[in-house]
Amino acid sequence: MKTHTESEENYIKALYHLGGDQPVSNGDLAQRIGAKGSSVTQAVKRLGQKDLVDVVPYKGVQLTAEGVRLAKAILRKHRLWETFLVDTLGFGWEEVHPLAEQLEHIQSEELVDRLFQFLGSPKHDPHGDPIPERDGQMPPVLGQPVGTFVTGNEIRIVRVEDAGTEFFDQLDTMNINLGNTYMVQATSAFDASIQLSSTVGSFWLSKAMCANIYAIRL
Amino acid sequence: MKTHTESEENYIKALYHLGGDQPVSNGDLAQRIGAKGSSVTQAVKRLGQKDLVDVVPYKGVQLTAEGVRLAKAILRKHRLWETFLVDTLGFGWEEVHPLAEQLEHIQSEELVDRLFQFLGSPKHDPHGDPIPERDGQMPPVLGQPVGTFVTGNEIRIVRVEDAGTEFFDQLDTMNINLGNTYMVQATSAFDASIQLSSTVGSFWLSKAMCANIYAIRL
DNA sequence: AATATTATTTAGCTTTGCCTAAAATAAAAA
DNA sequence: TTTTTATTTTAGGCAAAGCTAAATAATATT
Repeated sequence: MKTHTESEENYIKALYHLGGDQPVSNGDLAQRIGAKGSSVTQAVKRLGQKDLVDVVPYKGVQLTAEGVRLAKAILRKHRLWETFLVDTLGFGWEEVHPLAEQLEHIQSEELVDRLFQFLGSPKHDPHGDPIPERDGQMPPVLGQPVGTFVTGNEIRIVRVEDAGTEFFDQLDTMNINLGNTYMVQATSAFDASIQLSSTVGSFWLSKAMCANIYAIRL
Repeated sequence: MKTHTESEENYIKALYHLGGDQPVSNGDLAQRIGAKGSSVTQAVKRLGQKDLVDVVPYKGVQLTAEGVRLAKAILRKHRLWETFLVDTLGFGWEEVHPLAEQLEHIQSEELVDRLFQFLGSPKHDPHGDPIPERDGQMPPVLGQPVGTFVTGNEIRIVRVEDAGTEFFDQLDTMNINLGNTYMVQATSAFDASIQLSSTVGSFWLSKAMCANIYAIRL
């Protein structure tokens, strides 16, 4: 069980986010990490020496099997900590991301296992994102964008994209939460917004909101 | 609220452990940190520039008021996390120290406050050590070494020193836990060991064990 | 196909934080 | 008080991670 620096883990995570096990360009990686291209070139060289990635100069970087394994382990920790912060400590879902970014680097298999058990072996985090299993298996990615449903569909919100503070604030003020159910009342041919109704009342959701909220049909 | 590196925080912690707000020698600090003297010289120079310590070359290093404040904040986090690991996740008290050393560096006032509340505002950690308050106040340090009691005293174990794995193993095999009460049956003039008895039976505690176990008289 | 633009890499510099070996200082012993 | 010993500091190196500026490769445009 080799140990890695926080920076290394951040690169692995970014690589997984951007391409899974597919190649990723230097530029995209640089943007995601928030560093200059030259720094990225060096960083991936180091990762290459540890066999976490395959590098083809001027072409792209790609996670190895071991790299993907590590990425999933980090993602598992991230999402378990988010679950802990929201479910156990009562944080709002909009505030937990930066905290989980710190906690995901804590090294201890045992801690992860115990946390997982304490939380009741969750399959999805508070945003509805799947939590990788211990062995790397991924639970299903839930739902489809609300924009894809049509008038008359009854739907339940099961997942939201991590699209930044303003998005979460909007969800809060509109009182939209995971588990809520709605009826699709109408869809606008003009601006692709959608009208939803519940027992409480009805409201319109903009195209941008629809794209970041996922639901299943009941 | 300035942010510090993990290394810096470790020096602050070591300084506080070794001397509180009193001067500490380069050598002692080096030993505690596990680095060479030359590395320590540099490190404290950096800390001095941040006004966390006062350095007198060839003489010693001393925490400033701000340094002490930071040390206590870290100690608070360390002991709250230990409490969480033992009370909430069910770890044994012998295994939590290295984990808490990682967790104590997580930066978030809010997280500490919520953790504190979730744990029921504890005053002492699982080893019986006082958890600094938010404002830096210290709850009382509990008990005195078992070796200081005399025949006939009824005592309750309230604290144990963090004296390494073997010590904790010994506590486990002897079934000694915080909260246990005993009667001092006899004290040996030969090897300074002590005989304790409970409802279950009686046993002898070596001088070394006595020195690391603290109790109060009932 | 030649040139211009964009992306990537190299080269060289900075800081943190550790190291070893040598020089300087303080403390202890003679 | 001088000498010896122990401690501390300087000097110079190394690796991780970032940066800027210059060089090179890949793509796009004329």
